[in-house]
Amino acid sequence: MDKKSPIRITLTKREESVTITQWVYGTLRNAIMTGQILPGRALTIRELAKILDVSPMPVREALRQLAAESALEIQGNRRVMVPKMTAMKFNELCEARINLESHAAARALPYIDNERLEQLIALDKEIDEAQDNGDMEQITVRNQRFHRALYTANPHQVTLPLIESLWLQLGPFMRLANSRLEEHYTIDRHSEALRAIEKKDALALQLAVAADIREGFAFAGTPELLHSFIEQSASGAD
Amino acid sequence: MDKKSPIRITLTKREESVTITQWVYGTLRNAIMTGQILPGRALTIRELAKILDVSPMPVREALRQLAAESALEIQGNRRVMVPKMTAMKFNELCEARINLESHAAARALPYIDNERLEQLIALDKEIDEAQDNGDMEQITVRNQRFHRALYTANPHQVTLPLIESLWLQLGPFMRLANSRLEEHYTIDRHSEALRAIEKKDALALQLAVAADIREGFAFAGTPELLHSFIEQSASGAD
DNA sequence: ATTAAATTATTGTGATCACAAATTTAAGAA
DNA sequence: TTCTTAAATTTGTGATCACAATAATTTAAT
Repeated sequence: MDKKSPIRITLTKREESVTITQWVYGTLRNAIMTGQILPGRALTIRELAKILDVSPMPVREALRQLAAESALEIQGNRRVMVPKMTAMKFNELCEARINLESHAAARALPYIDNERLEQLIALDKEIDEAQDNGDMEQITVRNQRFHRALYTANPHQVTLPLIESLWLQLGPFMRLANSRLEEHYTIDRHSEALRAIEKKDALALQLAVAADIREGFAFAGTPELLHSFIEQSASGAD
Repeated sequence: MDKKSPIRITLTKREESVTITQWVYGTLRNAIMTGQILPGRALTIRELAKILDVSPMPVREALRQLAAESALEIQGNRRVMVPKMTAMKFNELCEARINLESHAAARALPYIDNERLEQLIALDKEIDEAQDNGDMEQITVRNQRFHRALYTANPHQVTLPLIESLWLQLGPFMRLANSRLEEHYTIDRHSEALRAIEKKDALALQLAVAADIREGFAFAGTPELLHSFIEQSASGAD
């Protein structure tokens, strides 16, 4: 019957001084990141405009921006959708994350002063709290905040936009990953990273970051589990 | 007097089936890549629209897309410009390229079949020809074509958009780099890469790619030379 | 009942307009 | 001249409209 599954997007109040386009961009980005839009689901400008209660124009701009970040895919038909995931692509995205983020971490290390270190410690603490609460979305958000704070210590940093693009592409599936996170998080890689920072040990830091990322997706180690997850999130749309 | 330096952009005929927005995007992208737009120069939608002889709408969309790729920078004033370069940022971009591209090369290696290898050999030959001609822009284009062909051998490849973003950011300065290229290109790193591919030696391939990139910017090794280049291209605009 | 063709509806693209914010220019005062 | 202020211009944002292309639906024919 309803070929088009309904889309439910969390709406937040738009602050003044934020343009409508920016607000739409942030809203859609968050919706994608938290898996509110099914991969493969065709998105139309007018439909989203109605859902978000704005004119088509800001939606148009936001969609183009998200497509440029590989968060959305523009098909030949000019139709826009959340890209579908495959096991192989998932793997490539993870490996790209590991490569880029351990690079960014090592490049940031020389710039981490005491203030930044304390900030990182505080953020790590917040993650632990979220871990206790069991709020998956909160865990993801704070995890990203920790990584961002680490990489941006480097004032000449150029990789964060690239890293964020990878996060966006993995976003819809991170939620699934985190739902299995507790079982696998035996070792706290963040405190391992913090110790490496204190020692100014670049290699140890890289290893900690790499392990942190890899273990976040440890569940995906078994191909059949990964596959079932992807299938699950791909169903309902073509 | 003329605070706004005139912008001269190479215009190519728009093919049918290519939307105006796409054409504008490609035109501006090429202009940035070849350093036709000075870093720091403020760009306005209407001005570009007049230069390109299109309505403001496609320009608007193209600018937003380029900004999302870090090819352009949107300032707080909502003004758009080609980002300014610093020696440190230049260095970060190079290191990011080396890291990402050697990663992409290693990940592509298992997928390179004979057909692809022959394609790479042919592309390398074309580079040599361009090298003899001394046409800097042609060298850059064919160089990129070679690298792209290498990385896209991997059908699940996800890093090319990130790499292209780095190319775009370095674009305005690659031209300058290549102008000193002949003096430094003593070793042909491409044939070194090709040999590594034949041997299926991932590490050797990574080293060849890394050396290729690094030597392309070898001139930048001396900070004062790099600085003078950046200053040169930064002058004339604020 | 199935497929093919014709019709209708919907969509992205691009143009144009209105308006508030920002910038530039002009004018005035020290 | 040099700084401050006011007017005029330009700019990005967002809304609305027209239109060709695409998709969905209905109709007709086998």
